[in-house]
Amino acid sequence: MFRAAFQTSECVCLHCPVQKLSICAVLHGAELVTLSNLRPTVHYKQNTTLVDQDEPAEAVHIVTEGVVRLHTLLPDGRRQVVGFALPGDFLGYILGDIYTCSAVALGEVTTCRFSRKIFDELLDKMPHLLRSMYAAVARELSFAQRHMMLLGHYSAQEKLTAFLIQMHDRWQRVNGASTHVPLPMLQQDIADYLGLTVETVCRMLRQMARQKLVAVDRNDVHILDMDRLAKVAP
Amino acid sequence: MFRAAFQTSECVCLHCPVQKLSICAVLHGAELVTLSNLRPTVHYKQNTTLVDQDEPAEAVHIVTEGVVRLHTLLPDGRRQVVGFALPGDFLGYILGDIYTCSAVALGEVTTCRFSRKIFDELLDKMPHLLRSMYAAVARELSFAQRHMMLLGHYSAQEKLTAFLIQMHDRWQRVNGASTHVPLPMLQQDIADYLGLTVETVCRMLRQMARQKLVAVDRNDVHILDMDRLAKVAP
DNA sequence: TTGTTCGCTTGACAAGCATCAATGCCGAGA
DNA sequence: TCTCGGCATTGATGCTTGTCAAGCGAACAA
Repeated sequence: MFRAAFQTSECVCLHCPVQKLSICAVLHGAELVTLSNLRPTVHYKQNTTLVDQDEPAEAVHIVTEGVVRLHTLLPDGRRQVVGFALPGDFLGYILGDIYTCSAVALGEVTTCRFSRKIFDELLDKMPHLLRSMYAAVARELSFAQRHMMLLGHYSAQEKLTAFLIQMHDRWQRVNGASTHVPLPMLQQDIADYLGLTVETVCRMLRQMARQKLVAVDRNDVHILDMDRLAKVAP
Repeated sequence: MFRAAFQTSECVCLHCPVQKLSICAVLHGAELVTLSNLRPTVHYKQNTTLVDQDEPAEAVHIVTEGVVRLHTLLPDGRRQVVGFALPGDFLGYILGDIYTCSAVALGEVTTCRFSRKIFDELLDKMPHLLRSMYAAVARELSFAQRHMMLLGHYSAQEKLTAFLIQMHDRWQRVNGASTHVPLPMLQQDIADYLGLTVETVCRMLRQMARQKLVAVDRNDVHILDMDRLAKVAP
């Protein structure tokens, strides 16, 4: 009984809620135990920084709970949110010496944190993990290219619609199907993600609410009519 | 004499102008011979298609000569140019079953073409090549994230300036330092890359020419004052 | 409770860039 | 040589979205 409980706390990976969603999906039992023994679990409070742009890149993360905002800053203060990491997502693909963007917890966040050195050794020991990482970063690139289309050519309304559908689909992978879409970020974050201003984000959301496409809560959106919504997005 | 000539034509990689610039930089002699024996060299005429969006992904390319435009199309005809591949650049990072964008030759183009199957086998045989591929796609992702900042937050003038400096730096890697920046793409391509219209691209280029920042030729730009130019871009 | 703060909301106005339309220019082909 | 077609250029106009300003409302602490 005690022993079982001990083993349970030993191998966190076997109880990890996102193991099957993350790059760890390709790892088998023994490898997961190896990972667990590194005791990688770390907690972050709301608005704390996981990684800091322009600082030496020392670690990678796999988000297991909560949502993380990724953004880059210009010297003049303009900010581009390059993405939101949901449970199962990986942080630190870019293996340069310096982080190219900052990561901030949008609420309570838990991650598995590995030092770059340790993670590099894992990649050497587990070639299929490297393959899995390659596949993941390539998917990320594909996603980035679709986001370029959004930023370069969508109208404000199309941007908001595409964003909501995207978040809906991503949460579906994590939580299962639901019309309920958590949006733990600020409207300012959404604006900087979509290349808009807060005011425009707000106006578009209200417009969509007036048209009964969605219902807007404090930090969630309920999708009321996915069919009509999908017709707005290209 | 004949034998030497024969060997020369045998191993194209040893005379490849971009071997040191591409993912092949990590390969040693014997591996280059293996690659050469696959006889991968392919030529494309101007405006021919290397890969077609939404078609089965059957091959990857390394550009050895010329420039390739990468773009995605929406059903309604809007087009986002997601990048330009210069000599040394890799096409086909995204290992899904379907190409997510099209690639078109902007002039005469030569590439090394490998079927996905063959390339996969190469990756298995050469783990350091997989590492190199990972590093390359991660760099590409970082580049894409900086482009998001441009698309989302730069003014038209900043977009054009950043584009010219970017192309200048990229050509420098290939051809060495020069104020001469080849632009083999149409202004429409530049517009779709930067999220602008042709008219705005044209106006901004002429404005920069009036300010003696650059001299605009048919298909090239000469940078006249890099210092002042760099001050315009964030 | 009351005050304060932070984020959201709304309106008036302005600006940057898109749109539309016309013209110019250059190269390819008859 | 001439013509045609594709691309670049320029101007006039208008719309979408940004900017600025003010008010609202919930959360939180005193």
